[in-house]
Amino acid sequence: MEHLFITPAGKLRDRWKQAFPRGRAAVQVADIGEATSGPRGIVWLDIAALAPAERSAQVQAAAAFGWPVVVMAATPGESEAFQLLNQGAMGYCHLKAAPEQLREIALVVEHGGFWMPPELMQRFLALSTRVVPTEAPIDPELNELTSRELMVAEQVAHGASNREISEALDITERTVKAHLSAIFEKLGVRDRVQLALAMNNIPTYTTVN
Amino acid sequence: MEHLFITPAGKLRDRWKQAFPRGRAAVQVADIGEATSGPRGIVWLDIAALAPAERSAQVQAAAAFGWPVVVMAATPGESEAFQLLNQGAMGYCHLKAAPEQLREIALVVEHGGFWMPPELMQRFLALSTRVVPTEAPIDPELNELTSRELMVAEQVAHGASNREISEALDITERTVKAHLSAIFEKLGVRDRVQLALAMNNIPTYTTVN
DNA sequence: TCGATACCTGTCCAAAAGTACAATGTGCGC
DNA sequence: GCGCACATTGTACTTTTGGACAGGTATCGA
Repeated sequence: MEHLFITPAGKLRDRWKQAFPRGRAAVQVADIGEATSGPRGIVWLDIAALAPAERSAQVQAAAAFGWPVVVMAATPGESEAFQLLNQGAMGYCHLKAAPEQLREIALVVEHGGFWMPPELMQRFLALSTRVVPTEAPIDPELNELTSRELMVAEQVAHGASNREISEALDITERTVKAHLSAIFEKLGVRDRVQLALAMNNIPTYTTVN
Repeated sequence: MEHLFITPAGKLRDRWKQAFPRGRAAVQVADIGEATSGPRGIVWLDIAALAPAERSAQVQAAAAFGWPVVVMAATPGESEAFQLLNQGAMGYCHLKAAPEQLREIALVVEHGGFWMPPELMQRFLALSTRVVPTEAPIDPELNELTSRELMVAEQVAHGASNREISEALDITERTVKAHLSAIFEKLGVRDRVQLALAMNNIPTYTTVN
C-alpha cells in the first residue's frame, strides 16, 4: 500500500511520516504523473492552501489517478465536504488528524469504505433521508404506488432496463411491464424516461397528460 | 473482534462461518442480551425476512447494543438503505456478499468507516449535494458533443421523444436517431434513459463512469 | 364467504427506439 | 484544392417498450 501526500506545506510531512514512514510527497496533483499500474495506494490531498474554486478541480484530478482520495481540510465544513466527496473523494478529514487516526482512515478507505468525522457522518445521514424517496416521499403521488411498484420505479430511476429490473426483483419481464403501466397511470407520466426524471424530481416538458 | 449474526435463515450461516469462523449467531435482536463490556464487535443484521415496517425498529434495537451494525438485504434498494443507515447502521450490503467482501466490510466498519455498495455510495453523494448549495459541476464530457448533438441531448434530458425532438429541431426522426447514437457513444451511456439522467447529473447503476 | 386489492403471468400486437450500412451536401483549415 | 468533421437523410433490420385482453394466486377485511 503506497501513500502519496500532496501538499505545498512541508511542515505537515513530519506527522505523515509518523503514520506512514514510507509515504511519498508531492506539491501538486500534476506532479504525481501517470498512474503506476503496480500496487494500489491512497492519495492524501491537502486542500487548505488551495483557492476554494480550485479545490473541486484538484480533487477530480487526484481521483483520476485511480487511487482512493482522502481530502484533508484545515476547517472541515459541511457543504465543502459533500461537494468534494461528490467529486470522487472517499475520505474527508482534518489536516491535523493524529497519525493513529490517519492509519484508521487508511484501513477504511483501502477496503472500499468511506470515512468522515462522526459529526459529519451523522449530518450526512440525516440529510440523505430528505432527498431520497422514503416512507414519507417528497412527491405525494409516490404514496399511490404499491411497495412493489415503488421498487420498479426506483430501478427505472437509475436507468435500468426491463430485463434488468426483472432480474433484480426476480420476476418476469411481463410483470415488470404490468407494474410500469400501473406506475405511468398513477404518476401521470407517459414513458420510462419521464418516470426516471420524475423520480429524481426533475420536471419534464410534457408531463401534463 | 466478535461477530454476531442475526438471522432466522440457517442456510446463510455457512457463508459467514467462512468469513468469520468464530462468529456467533442469533435469531432475533432480542436474543443478543446485554452488551458485553468486553471486546468490541460487529452486529450483522439480516433483514430479508422482516416485514418492511419492522426493519427500521430492528436496526435501531441492534444499534442500541453498542456495536456497529451492518444491515444485510436481499434486494438492496436505495430508499431502504438510506432509511436504515439513518437508524444507526454503519454498513449496508447484499445478503449474499462473498466472504472476502464481508471481511473487507468488517475492516471498514471496525475502524469507524462506513460501507455500502459503490453504486449506492455514488448515488448517495450525488443526492447529498442537492441539499447543500454548490455550483453545479458541468460534466466535462459534454464538451465532446457537437452543438447539434447537444441540442438533441438537452431535449432528451427533458423527456422528449424522438418525434418531438425532430419537430423541435425541424429535422427527420432518422437524423435524431443518428445524433443519439453518436451521443450514446461519446457519453458512454446505452439508452435515452441513462442519457436523461446523465444530463441531470444523476448517476446510474449501470454506467461505469 | 365474498369482494377488493395486490401480485404475478401469458399471448398477441403495435409503436418506439436503436443499429448497420450507405450516401449527399456544407463549411473550414491547411 | 483536398481532407475532414459535421449535419442530414435513406433503407432495412433487431430489440425494446408499452398496451390490450385474459387470466391465475394470495391476502385481508367486511
